[in-house]
Amino acid sequence: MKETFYITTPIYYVNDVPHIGHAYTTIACDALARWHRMKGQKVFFLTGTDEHGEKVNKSATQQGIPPKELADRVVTRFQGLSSALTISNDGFIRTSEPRHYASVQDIFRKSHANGDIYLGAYEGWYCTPCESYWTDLQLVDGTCPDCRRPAEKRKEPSYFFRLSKFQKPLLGYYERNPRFIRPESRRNEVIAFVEAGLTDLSVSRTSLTWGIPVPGADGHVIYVWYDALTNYITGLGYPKRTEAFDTFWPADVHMVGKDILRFHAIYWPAFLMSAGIEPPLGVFAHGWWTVEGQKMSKSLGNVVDPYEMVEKYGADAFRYFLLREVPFGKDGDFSRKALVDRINSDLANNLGNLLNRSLNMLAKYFGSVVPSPSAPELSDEGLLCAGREILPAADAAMEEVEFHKVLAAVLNLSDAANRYIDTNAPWALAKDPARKNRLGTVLYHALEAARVSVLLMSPFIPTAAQRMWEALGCDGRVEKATLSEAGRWGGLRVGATLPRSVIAFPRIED
RNA sequence: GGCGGUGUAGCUCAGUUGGUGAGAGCAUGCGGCUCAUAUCCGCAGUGUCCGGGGUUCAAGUCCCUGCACCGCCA
Repeated sequence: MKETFYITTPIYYVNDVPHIGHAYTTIACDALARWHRMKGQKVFFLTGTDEHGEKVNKSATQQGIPPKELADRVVTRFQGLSSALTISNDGFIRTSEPRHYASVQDIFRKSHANGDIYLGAYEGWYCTPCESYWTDLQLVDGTCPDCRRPAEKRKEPSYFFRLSKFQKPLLGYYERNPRFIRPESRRNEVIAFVEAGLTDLSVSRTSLTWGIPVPGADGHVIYVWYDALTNYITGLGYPKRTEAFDTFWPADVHMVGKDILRFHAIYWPAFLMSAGIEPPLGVFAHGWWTVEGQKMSKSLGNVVDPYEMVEKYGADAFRYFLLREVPFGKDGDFSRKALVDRINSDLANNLGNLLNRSLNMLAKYFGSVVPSPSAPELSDEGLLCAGREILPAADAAMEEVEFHKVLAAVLNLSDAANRYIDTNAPWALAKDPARKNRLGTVLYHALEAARVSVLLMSPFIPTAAQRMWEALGCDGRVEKATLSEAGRWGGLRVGATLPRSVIAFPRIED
């Protein structure tokens, strides 16, 4: 097993308002980061914000403040996501930070020195009021797609990155690293795109003011992707040769929405190759959410606010739903009904109730003290077998970033435990004093199934998992547990006194 | 227009290299238990496995074709 794991979210544009898409990417990264920590790996999990560009500049101008001041003000709505969604990021990068300027300018100089950056001219359709360029395709009847005013053809000097030169190196990299782009279908799309040929990329503008200056070229400011993508190495201390950089680079996974896969899978490795830095090991593109069957949009007013979801349903339930409902990588639909159904059937009725009914019986029949199990009987075998097989299965699914499979597997175990209880009917055993040992064994295994389930679920539902972990008499933070050790059957402490009832997930009534 | 993908129970989907009656979860109906958050367990389903043709002793699973939807590119 690799000893380290570096995972990133994209940096979010500060001018945007956080929505379910931001939450989704971040939560997925968090679950992965937590899982890998529990495997005993050293993990670095980075998120942050993209703060440059004309939109921010314009908003700031309208409010009569410098762009940096505006950024300082609005960055909090993204930083606040971490605590609201119980995100365990190790770093938060803002592209307006001095360390990032140093990083971008350094990588730019290296590429320039290697002959991969040259001065040319950028030509496009310019909308003066919006201060932005559009391509032929973006124009709507010759007008700006934003404000619908006529755009004019305009030309300005610009530095270009020699992307065309990297067609072969990139294809070679994809070939040698079949898991670089996932899921597989996306990989094929990117390869097809690169095979069709690459054109050089404009990486600076003179019409930009709010951004990182091109070193040694007055008036030129670094444009969008060259600035934004570089955050992934800045976050580790680049251009300094920090311990963090040496330890964690190249990144294991850049998690992205499918809309920005191309930039991460093509531009970014090319920039790095040019500067003599290793490309990342993986880029994973996930799908998008519709809301109640419709595309999410401001005009429809159906934008899902993560803060509101957390307030209504709690971070755990929201996290669980997003990662359980849809195979990761595919699009999904977010609806209140689906969310409530998931919470009630999986979390409340299945896992939550398993714990609660077991605790109740433990209180009733053993004064809440965990009994020592006797040798397993035939009717224990199924559950014990499921318990032994779940960790390797879950870990394999996690390696493939198949959250829904991991969660389905855990719910399966919990489900098996509920059946196990019914089959062995502790309430019947309790009527016969001679069967006290057997009764204790059954309750022990039922609780143990809950413990293992909670352990494996903890990267997804950290807060509730901790509550349940403690209710099961386990010491310390569940997130500090090691999967391989704590995941072994029999970890439930004999003699521990447990609470008589714990409602970890209240049912949501309509 | 080019390339790729998908189409299986009401819904969301799983179906390994073609071979005993076609599955899971949720929703529905009926029955049971009582430890439990009116929770849990059992049973029952219905399915032209998108249409058509073909290969084969045998196809949801392979080949051809048509239709529908989706993705990437142009």
